[in-house]
Amino acid sequence: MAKKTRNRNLEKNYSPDSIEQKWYAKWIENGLFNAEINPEAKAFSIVIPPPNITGSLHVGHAFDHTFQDIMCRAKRMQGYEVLWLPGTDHAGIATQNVVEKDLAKQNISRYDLGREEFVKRVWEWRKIYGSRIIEQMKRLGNSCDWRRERFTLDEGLSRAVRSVFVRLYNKGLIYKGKYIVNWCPRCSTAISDLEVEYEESQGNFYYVKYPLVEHVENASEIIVATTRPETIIGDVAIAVHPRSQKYKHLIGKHVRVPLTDRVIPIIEDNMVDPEFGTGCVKITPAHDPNDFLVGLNHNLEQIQVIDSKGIMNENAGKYQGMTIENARKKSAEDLESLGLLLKTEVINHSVGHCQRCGTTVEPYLSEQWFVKTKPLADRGVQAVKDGRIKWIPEQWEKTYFNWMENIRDWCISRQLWWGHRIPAWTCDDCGHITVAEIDPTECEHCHSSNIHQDTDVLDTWFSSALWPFSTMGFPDKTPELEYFYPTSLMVTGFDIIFFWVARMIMMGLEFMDDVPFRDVYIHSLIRDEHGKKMSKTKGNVIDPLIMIDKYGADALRMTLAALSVQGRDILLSSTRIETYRFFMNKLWNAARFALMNLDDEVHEIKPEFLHMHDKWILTRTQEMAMKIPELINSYDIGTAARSLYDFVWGDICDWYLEMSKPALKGDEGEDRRKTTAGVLEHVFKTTLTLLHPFIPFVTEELWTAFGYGDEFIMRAGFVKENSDLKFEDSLENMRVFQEIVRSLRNLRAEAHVAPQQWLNKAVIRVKSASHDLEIIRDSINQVSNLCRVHEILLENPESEYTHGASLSSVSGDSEIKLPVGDFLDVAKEISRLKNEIASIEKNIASSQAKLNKPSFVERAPAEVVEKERARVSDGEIQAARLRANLESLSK
RNA sequence: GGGUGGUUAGUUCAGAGGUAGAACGCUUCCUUGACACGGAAGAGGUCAGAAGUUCGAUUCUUCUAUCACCCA
Repeated sequence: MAKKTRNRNLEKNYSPDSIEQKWYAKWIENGLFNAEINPEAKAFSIVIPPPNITGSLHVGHAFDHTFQDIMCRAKRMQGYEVLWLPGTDHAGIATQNVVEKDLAKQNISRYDLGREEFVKRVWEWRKIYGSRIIEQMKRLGNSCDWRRERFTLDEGLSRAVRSVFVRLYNKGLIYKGKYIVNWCPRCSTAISDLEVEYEESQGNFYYVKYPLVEHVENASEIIVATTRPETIIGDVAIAVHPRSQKYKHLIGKHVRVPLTDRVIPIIEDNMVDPEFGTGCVKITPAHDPNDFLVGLNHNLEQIQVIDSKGIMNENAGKYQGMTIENARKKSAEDLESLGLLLKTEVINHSVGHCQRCGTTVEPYLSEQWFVKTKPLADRGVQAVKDGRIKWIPEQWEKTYFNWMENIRDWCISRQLWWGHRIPAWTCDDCGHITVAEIDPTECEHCHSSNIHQDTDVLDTWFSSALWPFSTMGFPDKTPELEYFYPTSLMVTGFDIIFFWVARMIMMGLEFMDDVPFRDVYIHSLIRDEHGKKMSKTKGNVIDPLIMIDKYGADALRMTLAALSVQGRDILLSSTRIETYRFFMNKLWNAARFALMNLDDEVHEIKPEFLHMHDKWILTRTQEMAMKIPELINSYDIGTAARSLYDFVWGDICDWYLEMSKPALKGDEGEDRRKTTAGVLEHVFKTTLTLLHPFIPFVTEELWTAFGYGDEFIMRAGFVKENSDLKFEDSLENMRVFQEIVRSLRNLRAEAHVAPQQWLNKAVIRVKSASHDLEIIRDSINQVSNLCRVHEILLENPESEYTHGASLSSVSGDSEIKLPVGDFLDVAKEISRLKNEIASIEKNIASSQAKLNKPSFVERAPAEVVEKERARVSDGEIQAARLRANLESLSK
């Protein structure tokens, strides 16, 4: 007989703090999260979407990571060799901003330090603060292989970035050129289309008169509407739609640009929307992306009037030195005083802001590096169409296709110092650009040694895009890549689909010739309890670390898991987390109860000693053992978590534990005690393993308390299904039983009997032909136990009722009566019975109405028709009984 | 302008072609020998509106209203 050392002295309440820290340390110490190349096992791998080093763990990460951790732990328990690869990204702009802000406090700018020294300072900052988020992940319980932690700017990943850059360049997929890009004047760098956030805001629409130079009948000017009068001095043309009736006759004529002496042509271009504004537009190629294209098509001059800091430059004449806002105001005033401002209208238009700092983004003409994305995107689309990558939920496919099919070239250069410096050297003698993985010493074209490296760095997302394979040793062909690539799953929020997922797919296909991950799970975003986006300025942020301090990591994890549903916002509040903290305590106490009632022996479950409720809980446990891994494998974490919650609280605690008490106390003899102990142990052992991926800390602690501590619960794996422990009819039997207990308890409450008070007798009248009779007879002691009634009398409904004034109710085939003697409140009981009868009659009527329709009886499935018939007949019997009771009361 | 998702109890959300569920909140009762971080019993819903498919729609289809997000 197996023996276990049980801990029968658990604290009365569960307190997570010390337990969580203890177990996390032990897991690490024993290498539980270490992934090895293991040809014996199937691989399951996830690379973490790398959080940025300036961040601290917010609830969005917590959600994302909980999901991944559940998957990883569950897969380990199913025998997979699991790699969860962690790391961080260097967050070019954000990190540089943080360090610059720090320096600014000492009145130092990065230019004072120089590039080399500044970058050194950022590395120092990174050493001190950059792993903060890693430590926070550990508190959440993340089962990452920390030995493999990577950073986008570490040596290996930098090598990968260089290799990729060179290969793309040589293939003609990276090019350099002077284009309009999104420019953040505050960060003083270009940013990509994705890093611009548009927001509706109110602005002025200025209607400006451009005087015609040539003499035209009935016209001395052309009216142009613009939101940006400060760029007028950079105008090089007026464009009208070729088929515009209004302006056709003016094409080829010229106007004088207000505020200047310049004369510019009126041109035709299809880009112009004849319905918008006045039907013609001014063309400022250096300060508007659309105008830029028009300018290229018509070979127009590009006059820059705003500099990289958002200040009007030397081409801006009298406005030089002004900010954009001031120049806008001043030029509008000047137009007005010159009589060239026809009117001003207030309009709503969307204005782009820098994702990092919120500054209004300027279209800015400058020399930048771009990735030609179209060929890469085509393969990415194909991979999803082929089913090589699966999106969950599927709907996100559409979003992905839509973006990929309309993709624009990606501006990858940033005018920063913190990041991967672009591996391109320009020759001062011949002007040739040398792009190389290893720093060159001479121009590859003319062999001059007068070369200088490009000062720009690469977009951080350029390195993130390589993450699924750069972290495993690319560009080398490593055993890791061989075994773990493609990864199994990418888990992230929909806000990051384009930044990460799409670009990882493109790069993976290009450089590994295979997809970076098989499945992409897109989850919802977490919002506050009112559905508002969490933000520090609003003060509605739920800090996961504070939640962990307050409620424990398991409670937070279980909350996030249970709330996880596909394709919806998730509203989170701390009271919700509290609910799951209560669940931890419930589980703890249930286990505590079990332990107090178990001896050190592991008892065999002997079928001949099983009662109905034992069979029921064993069957339910088997159902869970089947269902939970299936749900996890199909990523339905929410249903899995909620099912476990209901199972533990509803089935185990509310029913089974209560029903097991008499046997455990020895009231039913030694065989019953032992078998019940065996059942209890089996139920807990199974349930703890099923719960473990969700709430690893408390389950490990309880696992040990039950005496299984010589093996970690995760290594033990899920308890295997056992069909010997399934008793199909126990589910229906239990349901009938529960109904009867509820009915009787309801009568107690109606009679205002205090819950703890024992009653002498109750009567259940059920005809001998009913199967219900058997169920009740077998479990009659349990009815007595759960309803606190000393004696339950079973009677034939035909027999005379001799127990005096009673409350009555019906449940299934049974009539339940609670004798109350003189305490009966007749009027109240009459009204209660009338209500119950009315509700039964209503149900009968609705079923009868269905049955009266021939089409229903003919076309509905036979079992459905049968069900309705049963409802009518059962209902009629029940109503009849209640009416009889009502009559006897009314006498 | 294009697209996507939502609209179910007071609140936040699950759910399913065959008489609607949970949590929190609410009402009544109870410190009962695992748990008051608890237990028992309750109240509370024309499942946004309209039309269609169907024997049957809250569930599927279409339209409308409305809210949210994404793209331009």
